[in-house]
Amino acid sequence: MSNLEKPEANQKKEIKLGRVRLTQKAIVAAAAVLFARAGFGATSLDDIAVAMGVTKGALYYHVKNKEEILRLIFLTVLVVSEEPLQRIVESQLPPAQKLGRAIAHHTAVAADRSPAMIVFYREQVHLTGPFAREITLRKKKYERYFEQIIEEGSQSGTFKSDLPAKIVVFGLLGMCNSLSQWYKPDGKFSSQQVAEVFVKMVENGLLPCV
Amino acid sequence: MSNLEKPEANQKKEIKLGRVRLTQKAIVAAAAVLFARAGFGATSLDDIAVAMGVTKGALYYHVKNKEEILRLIFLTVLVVSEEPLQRIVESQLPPAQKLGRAIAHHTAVAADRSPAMIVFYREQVHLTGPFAREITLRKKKYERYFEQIIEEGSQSGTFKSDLPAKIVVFGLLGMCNSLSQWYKPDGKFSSQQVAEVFVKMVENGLLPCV
DNA sequence: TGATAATTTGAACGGTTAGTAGAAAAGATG
DNA sequence: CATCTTTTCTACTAACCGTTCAAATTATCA
Repeated sequence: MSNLEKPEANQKKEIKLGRVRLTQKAIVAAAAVLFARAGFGATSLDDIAVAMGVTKGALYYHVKNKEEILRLIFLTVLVVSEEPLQRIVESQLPPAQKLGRAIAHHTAVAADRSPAMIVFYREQVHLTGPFAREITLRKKKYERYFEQIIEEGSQSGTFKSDLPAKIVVFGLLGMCNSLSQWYKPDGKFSSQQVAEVFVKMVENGLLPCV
Repeated sequence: MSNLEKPEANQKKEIKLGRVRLTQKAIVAAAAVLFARAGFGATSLDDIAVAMGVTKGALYYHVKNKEEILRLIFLTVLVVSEEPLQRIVESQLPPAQKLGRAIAHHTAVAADRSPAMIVFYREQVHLTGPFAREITLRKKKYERYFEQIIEEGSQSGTFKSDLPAKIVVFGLLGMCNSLSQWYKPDGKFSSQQVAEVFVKMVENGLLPCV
């Protein structure tokens, strides 16, 4: 009797991706979109298969299991994030410039890879085993890079030194990460423009210098 | 054969909550902790029941279904967030003070209610029907309050007027929200101290005024 | 105490899912 | 064409999950 009221109709939009060649990369990309939209737990392998115009079994030829797909999403994010940041930190630029570029870099990643990025910052709980620990470590290392920039600037007098680097960095990253939640590539602002706003906010603040 | 390797052992720590009286409120509180830890989809009603020292069926006497628990978590967050912010916006304080208090308020909520807050910012995809839309609306309204403060300050010359209010607000909220991810109440800083850092960052920036 | 109401249990159900196996199909090679 | 490799499909399973419900237990208070 109570089963007659349909459970809010299946929200899942059919987003067939026009039968791209089935590769690990394509699976990971498609899965990222679906995971971002509905969450890792609520997305079945069937959902992914249907979205790609194949069947579940086909996926298993290219991928070990569901969690591996998630692992690969995390890896793609790290691959595009880590190395450029490291180069910025190790460059000979003055600290203020380093910070500006680091923010621009991170903002760009958050904007351009938003499905993967949303998954990256929301679904880490579904990773298990050593890989989960590895991700935590690499995340920490990534934060450390930002801290280094802040500390270097504080010591050289470029930045104010009364603000704890750790908190500043958390604030900064939180600011940039929020992009993946609201940024639309076809909107009013490019990711560079957003980054510029953030940089200005962080460098000079909202109050005019008096 | 391959089933012999245990699947990474069940990570779920047993966190019996010492048999508190079973009420809707208690269920919501316990669920928030579990949802924050493992995600809505990966947390079963059994998990919640076991954590509270009762059986699954007992929960259904106090709660209509799993999604209602999630709805209640969202409501508790809104209840403690909305009204104080509205009071700040409608007060007669100068814009800079309004902003400071708004940041302090939001930071405090993110710090004090971190399980619920993590759920609030991560599990919205699992809400369906009219309630999902209501939450989206109320979230937007909450952001509008911040925007109003920024705009008021820009017009009166208190804040720089060359930064788009929307982006500034997203940045601000992203900054504060990140707290729920890393803040530990027993750590080095109180939530007020963190808020102070954020306020200084946002008001004057990291570069010394020259 | 005993009647009544409130609360909890435990089992069962219908449905879904990750993962497996094997046959079929398609494609390459020579 | 014949053989081998790669890719996909169908069908199945064992487990789990949200939900329901009648029965059992516990609390309330006349």
